[in-house]
Amino acid sequence: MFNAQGEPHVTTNHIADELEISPGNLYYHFRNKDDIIEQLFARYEERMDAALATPSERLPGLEDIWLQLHLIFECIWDYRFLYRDLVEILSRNRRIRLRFARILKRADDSAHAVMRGMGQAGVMRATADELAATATNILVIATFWLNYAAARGDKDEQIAIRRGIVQVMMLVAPFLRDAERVHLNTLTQAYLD
Amino acid sequence: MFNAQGEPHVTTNHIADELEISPGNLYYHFRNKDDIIEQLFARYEERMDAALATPSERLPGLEDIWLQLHLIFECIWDYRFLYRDLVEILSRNRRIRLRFARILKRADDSAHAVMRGMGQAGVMRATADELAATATNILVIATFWLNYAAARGDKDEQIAIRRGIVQVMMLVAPFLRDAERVHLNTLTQAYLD
DNA sequence: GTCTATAAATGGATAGAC
DNA sequence: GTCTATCCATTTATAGAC
Repeated sequence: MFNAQGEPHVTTNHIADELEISPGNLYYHFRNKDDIIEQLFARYEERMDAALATPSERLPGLEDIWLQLHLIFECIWDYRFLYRDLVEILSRNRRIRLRFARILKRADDSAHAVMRGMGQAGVMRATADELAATATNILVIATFWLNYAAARGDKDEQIAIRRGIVQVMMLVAPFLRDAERVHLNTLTQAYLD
Repeated sequence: MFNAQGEPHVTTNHIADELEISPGNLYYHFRNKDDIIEQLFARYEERMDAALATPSERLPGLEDIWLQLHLIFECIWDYRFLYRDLVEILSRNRRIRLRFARILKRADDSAHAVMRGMGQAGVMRATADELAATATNILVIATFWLNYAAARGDKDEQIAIRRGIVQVMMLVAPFLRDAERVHLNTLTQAYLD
């Protein structure tokens, strides 16, 4: 319901209705609306933590990154209500704020690790500054891509997700070795059709 | 007030209080709360349209872009309430939604024009695909940078703006000729101290 | 655990006098 | 134009019976 209508438009009464229980009963199971959000957030957190885990021992190839981005974007999609009203939700709840900041930190580390791995594999070349800036840009694009799609008025949201993944890949592309940049281009073309 | 507290937390009564007029009087001047937002949006729109205008006849240098980004980020900062709850505000008001989509389109055109200019000046080199992707990424970063800073828990928001500008510049950097990339690096270092 | 009933507060908006 | 008064709808949350 949060995803479909936006968290601000879903009241506790709506939730109780949907569950076919009384509002009173709902408040027996949850302290308040924020508690509901917090428990949903816990599931989101677990899922995103899993998606951010370094996927394998060996050095990452383009396909590994592609897969990981998929997991991340699917997670964002499934909890898009968090992202839609992110600042508002975080401003209301200190605990969620801290936990989301931790996720961002972890995502930043993960992006760094993946790109470092590509550097070691000789596939990517970037200075430390470029690496840091790119990691940050990856986070911002991933975090707010759905909002951007909504603001632009995009209808088909499944295509929007694909575009988001491509968009993140394009952040890394300039630092790739020629062979891999061509490879990425092939992947991208096939993916957007 | 919208900027300070977030649009959802500012009631029409608060606004009337702040203006030291009665709620009834407020509703004499504005049809409803959305009408207030819409009139603020009109000012924002005018300002952003000005900031997005191509700044000069001659081919753009790095400093020109820097200045234009400043104007854009200052505008975003002054109307940050729009960006904080962007999806929510756009979902409530069809007119604002269309007008904001137009601004995004204009911004995209502007980013394209500037980068094409740099290509003509021989300062930048990118394929059409790279150019399009970079333009999009510039929009997303600029649009949601303040939200990202808030989500990360950044306190000093003036520094956050500077970081945003640098972050956008870093999107373009990989496509710059060596001399200009060094130049950009110098500008960036000086700017963040 | 689940319900009904309702408190308590808020917020958008209007009526009608001045 | 400005005010007071107030309506109306909504929303969160609780009390207390079953």
